[in-house]
Amino acid sequence: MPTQVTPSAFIPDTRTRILDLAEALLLERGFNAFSYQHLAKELGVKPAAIHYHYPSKDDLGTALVARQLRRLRKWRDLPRVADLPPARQLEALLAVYDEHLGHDRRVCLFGALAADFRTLPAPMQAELRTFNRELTEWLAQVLAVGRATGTLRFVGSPAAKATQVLTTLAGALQVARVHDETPFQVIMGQLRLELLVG
Amino acid sequence: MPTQVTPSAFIPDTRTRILDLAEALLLERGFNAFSYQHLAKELGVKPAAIHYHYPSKDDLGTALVARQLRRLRKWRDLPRVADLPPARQLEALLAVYDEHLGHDRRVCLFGALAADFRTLPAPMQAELRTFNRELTEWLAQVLAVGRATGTLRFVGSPAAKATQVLTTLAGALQVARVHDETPFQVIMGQLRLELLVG
DNA sequence: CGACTTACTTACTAATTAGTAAGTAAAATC
DNA sequence: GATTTTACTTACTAATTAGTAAGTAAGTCG
Repeated sequence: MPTQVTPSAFIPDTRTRILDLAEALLLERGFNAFSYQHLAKELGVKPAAIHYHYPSKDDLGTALVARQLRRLRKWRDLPRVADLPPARQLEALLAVYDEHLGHDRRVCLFGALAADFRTLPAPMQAELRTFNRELTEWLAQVLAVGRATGTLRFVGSPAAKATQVLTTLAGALQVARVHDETPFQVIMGQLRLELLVG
Repeated sequence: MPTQVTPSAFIPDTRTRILDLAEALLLERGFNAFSYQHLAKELGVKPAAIHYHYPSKDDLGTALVARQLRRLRKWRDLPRVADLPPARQLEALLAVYDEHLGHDRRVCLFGALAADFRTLPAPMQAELRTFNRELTEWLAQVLAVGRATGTLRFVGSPAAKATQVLTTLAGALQVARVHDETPFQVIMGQLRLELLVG
């Protein structure tokens, strides 16, 4: 078993560096906007090294979405998130999208892949569906509790509102990409205005 | 000047057929998911014929967005749209997105291009920005009049609400692509529930 | 009729793509 | 210390890409 000693200046292994770079390029430029050659050049390795870790681009893409799904589950179950009151949980979610914006206006994973969805390998499609479903279920629960406890307000079912809000958030990052940060901030303000009580 | 006689079985000229096919492929599979070879094969011409009409893919893409902008302006100014009361104008807008859904779940132009925006040629970016800006301005006006006349309701500014609603609609078509028509219908229901009075 | 224009095709190039097969140096394991 | 495994590199292929240049047949026009 190889021992992962964490050095003070932590440099992840190549496998992770590939995934990190691919993710950055995916969220900044789109899935078809990078090749194994791009990744290799930027990482200072040969393209075949990428194929060694991720035999095909399908494998790489699937690993990318799978990791994001793991992150979602981890984040959602974090005490500092799970133990928050609903309104704060919603704020925590909005903060994640704010981070994306701050990170060179990256879109979210969903927004990056939705348009090209039909060209994606089946396992990647499946992972993305699961990701979106679990996130929506989580938000629906947050909204339900928030309305029951009087800290959040909305009409309609929590599930419907959750679907709508997440769709809006994904779209908001796309609009920021096309214009500037203004419409994103406008949409965030509108969501807060509508959802938060008082 | 060549006379365009409209035959009973109207077949557009090659120039238009290229644009139509490119648009269909763009909205169904994404901008990078088709090549001049694909277009040529499906149209029964050689790739160079496409280059004759649209020298580069950038030209083709720009023509695509430019046409959509012309369509928006035409639609918006149509008597059967411009003369409607605000609530009906909103319904007319929603009907357009419904049509997209019915058309093999095509995303809207904005949703198709937003993720890859940074990889698009500058003229295409500019046209898309104008497209989105004009559509948002139109909807903001509709919402403003609708609220003033008591047929539409929302909190916040008409401009902010228009940005939010259009972003949600673009996103709704993407979600339909990833899952099925259900979340789209859910979101549409939610929007109607929130915006329409009575 | 003759010149010109339109709408192509044929034939090509140079670059890039994903992916493979074989070799290798170092590290881990027995 | 020998063997195996890990993490690559070198060298390659076959396919696809956007794009170009030159030729051509049919129609338009003065």
